[in-house]
Amino acid sequence: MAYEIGPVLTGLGLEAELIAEIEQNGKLVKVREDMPLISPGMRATSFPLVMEGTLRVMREDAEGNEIFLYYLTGGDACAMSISCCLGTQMSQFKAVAETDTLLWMVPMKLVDEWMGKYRSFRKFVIDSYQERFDELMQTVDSIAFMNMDERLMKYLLDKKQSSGSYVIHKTHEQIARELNTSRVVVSRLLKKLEREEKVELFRNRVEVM
DNA sequence: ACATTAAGTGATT
DNA sequence: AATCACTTAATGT
Repeated sequence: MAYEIGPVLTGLGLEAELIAEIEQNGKLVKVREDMPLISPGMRATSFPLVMEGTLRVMREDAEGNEIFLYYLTGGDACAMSISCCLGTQMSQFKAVAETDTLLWMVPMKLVDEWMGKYRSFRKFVIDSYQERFDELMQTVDSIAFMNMDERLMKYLLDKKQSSGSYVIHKTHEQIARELNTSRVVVSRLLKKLEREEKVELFRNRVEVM
């Protein structure tokens, strides 16, 4: 029957009354691994709260080139989606399920309402926005100031952190796409990281030491 | 056994 | 760091 959102939302500093409202007005959505949640040009109508699993958020151009921005995991909200709905903005992002994911979707209209009604919710949204913004700036820095080998390492560590596992199930080709570089470059740099004993390489799999 | 996909590498720009 | 060209290794049919 009803999915229990309590365990995930507890500890975020939201009052019980608000959690009850979220529980009452939202609905559970399952997104299968590799299925997109939103793409550039679409309009977000619901505010997504990640319950389980992780979402990969990236930027994508018209030719389908993409670049990884950050992950959203349990308890995270994509505050960026608010500007995309309450404003006139279309989505500037693409979000894809990195693993099978459970989301609690709340109508944007209520999000607007709750921001006025609950201090805790306003803080939650602003904090969440701040966190995404910080991660975004980190990514900007990595692209602007870091060499590809440092970016690769950052990518691997981000992935390790979000998944809670040092085993990364991706091909060099997939990693290259997310960093917007070529497979050959990724293979070479991974090989170098392996010689430095920072990773171990297998087919379809990279293990971070 | 053969085809396909993933990964490794030298050479060139 | 990107691209080409080629090799080797692993996996699917």
